[in-house]
Amino acid sequence: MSVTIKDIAEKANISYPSVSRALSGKPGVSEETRKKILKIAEEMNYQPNALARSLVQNKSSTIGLIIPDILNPYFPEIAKGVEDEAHINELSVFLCNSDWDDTRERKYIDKLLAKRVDGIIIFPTSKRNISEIRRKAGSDLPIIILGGSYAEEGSVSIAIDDVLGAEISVVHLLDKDYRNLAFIGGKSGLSSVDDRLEGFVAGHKKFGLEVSLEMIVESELTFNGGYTAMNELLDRGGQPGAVLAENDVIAMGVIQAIRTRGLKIPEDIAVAGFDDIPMASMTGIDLTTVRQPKYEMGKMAVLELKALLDKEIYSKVNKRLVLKPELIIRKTS
Amino acid sequence: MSVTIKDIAEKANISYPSVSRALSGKPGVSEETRKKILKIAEEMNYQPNALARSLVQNKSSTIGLIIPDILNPYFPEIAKGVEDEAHINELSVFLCNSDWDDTRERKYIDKLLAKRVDGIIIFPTSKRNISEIRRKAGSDLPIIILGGSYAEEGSVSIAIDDVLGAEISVVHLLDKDYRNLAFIGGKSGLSSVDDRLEGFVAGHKKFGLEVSLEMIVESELTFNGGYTAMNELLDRGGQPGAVLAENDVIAMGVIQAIRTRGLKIPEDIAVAGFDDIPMASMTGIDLTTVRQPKYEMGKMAVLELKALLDKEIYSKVNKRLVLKPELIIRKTS
DNA sequence: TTGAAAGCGCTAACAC
DNA sequence: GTGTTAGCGCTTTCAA
Repeated sequence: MSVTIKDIAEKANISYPSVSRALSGKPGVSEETRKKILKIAEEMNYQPNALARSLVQNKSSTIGLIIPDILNPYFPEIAKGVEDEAHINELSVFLCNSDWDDTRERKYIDKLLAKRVDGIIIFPTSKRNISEIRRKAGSDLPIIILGGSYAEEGSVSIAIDDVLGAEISVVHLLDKDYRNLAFIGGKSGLSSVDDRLEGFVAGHKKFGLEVSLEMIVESELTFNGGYTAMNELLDRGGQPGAVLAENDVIAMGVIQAIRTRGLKIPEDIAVAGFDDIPMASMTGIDLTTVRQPKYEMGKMAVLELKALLDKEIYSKVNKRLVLKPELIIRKTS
Repeated sequence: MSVTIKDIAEKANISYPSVSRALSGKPGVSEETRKKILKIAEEMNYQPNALARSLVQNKSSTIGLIIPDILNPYFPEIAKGVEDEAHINELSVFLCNSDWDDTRERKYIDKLLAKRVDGIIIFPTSKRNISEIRRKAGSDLPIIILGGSYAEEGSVSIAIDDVLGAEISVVHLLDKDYRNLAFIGGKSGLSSVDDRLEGFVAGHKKFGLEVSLEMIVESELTFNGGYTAMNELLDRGGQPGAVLAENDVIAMGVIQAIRTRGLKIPEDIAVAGFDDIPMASMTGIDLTTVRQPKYEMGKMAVLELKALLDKEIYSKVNKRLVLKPELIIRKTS
């Protein structure tokens, strides 16, 4: 059993509320007794019990981070931003990996709510679960939504302009005279997929071009997803002039599929991605992509969360932070 | 304020301990009342308070995961293993990113202890902090140490045989007639660095070769670290025949440095890494490397933790799980 | 400055 | 099967 403030109080011949005051730096104890108590606590190897403290204070100094795929380098970057900023603000973070699974995501939400987190930062798997959280959480929990245009009453959302991002990418490709572009992305229903597809179409429109439906391919949002989708596309005989992938990891799979067939990038097929994950800039890859300020987004998320917590406005807010995407042109286009 | 079991009890005209029994599936309530209570709980949008429960049960169903660098793809893979297995076992995980910083690591340990985690899984920044945790944690906290040969009383360690891994890699390079090998790794004091260096020397010995000290270069354990270290080595004029990098991320930096100078891999310089992160197998990279079962290691860590928890042996244990490394030969050697 | 008392939301032991 | 009581470790009134 671990040491409690009562144990310390006994040893110091003082009441335990005084020990509490001394340890948490509150006024109401003389400097003398405070020092004495601090010393005894140290000697006894006292570890405060944050659970008990949270229970009475009704705040846990803990936040939940729900991301869909920690293996996609995009998310660790966000996670690091979250973690760094949380650490600065003395918050602990629960890591939840939803695996793009709706049900699992909901389970995590329940868990986090039970653990009485002070707020939730979520990169949602679908639009549906968002209102679900808001409902379950009641009105007193800050929710920060990452990476998508989710306008939900009672939350702050942070994302780049996905439509614009895809559009400038497509315009760049068409400018360079690539034609017959393909879009390889995830299932409809995910905000980023829908928005980027919208930008894909918008970019074409600027050139007076139509998008053909066969050139829009659904895939898992992973390396293998991109690899498989690209192979299917090529098997079908429809060789595109360029491919816009919904994210960089998919783009990597696309590149792998193209190269495995002995085709050259960008001579035979150009490729562009989304996110600008670290490996995109590697020699040997050199992927053209739309950069997102991932680390900063993670930091912002915690900062916004803190702001809500301080102001205690929680659910009355409905703020959308839209960041500017930046096209990074490299050798694959 | 949120709904409590007392609120439910009131509404159901029953005592609140009965509500507790009903909700946690314990015997002592009739099926009838249980159903009734479950229904009311649902209606009132009841969220159990895990903090209160943890306080009385003296267990939090929460574990801490301390890793040094979530941006290195090696660690997300481990984290995913941990997270998946934790999720299966109804455990939540606190993510802590130590950034290879001793002090920060110690802060996290204190935080986790305060939050009364049921156990800690740590990839330590140095050998020193290990005994520190054991001391602070007292005798009743399971500690699982990842990625290094840390024999510490009262813990389970899980790692591949780093010495052997480096040795088979060096033997492979020497077999292929590469000579004048360089080792680029982190600071001494980190178990994996020391052990891999030992294997580096051992491999040479098998060929009756000596290692020259100028060929052992210290670097940050990152892409930039590898990039900088390799450039320094080349600037010095000492062009190695091959480079063994302490990990794949460093190897990527090394590759970048070599290619930026217009040198060819493996014709001019061969490169081998450690870990087998996903991008190592990308066309355009094709890195020869020593594979670690990262995901499995993460899962094992939780499983071992659970086992300690169930047996309540905690600190009396001293178990070392040494896994077999596997050399994956690709085009960089 | 200090102590006494209450209570955060829950579980567990015991009595009925 | 159900209610009563106590208590987990802490903070926070309120008196002294």
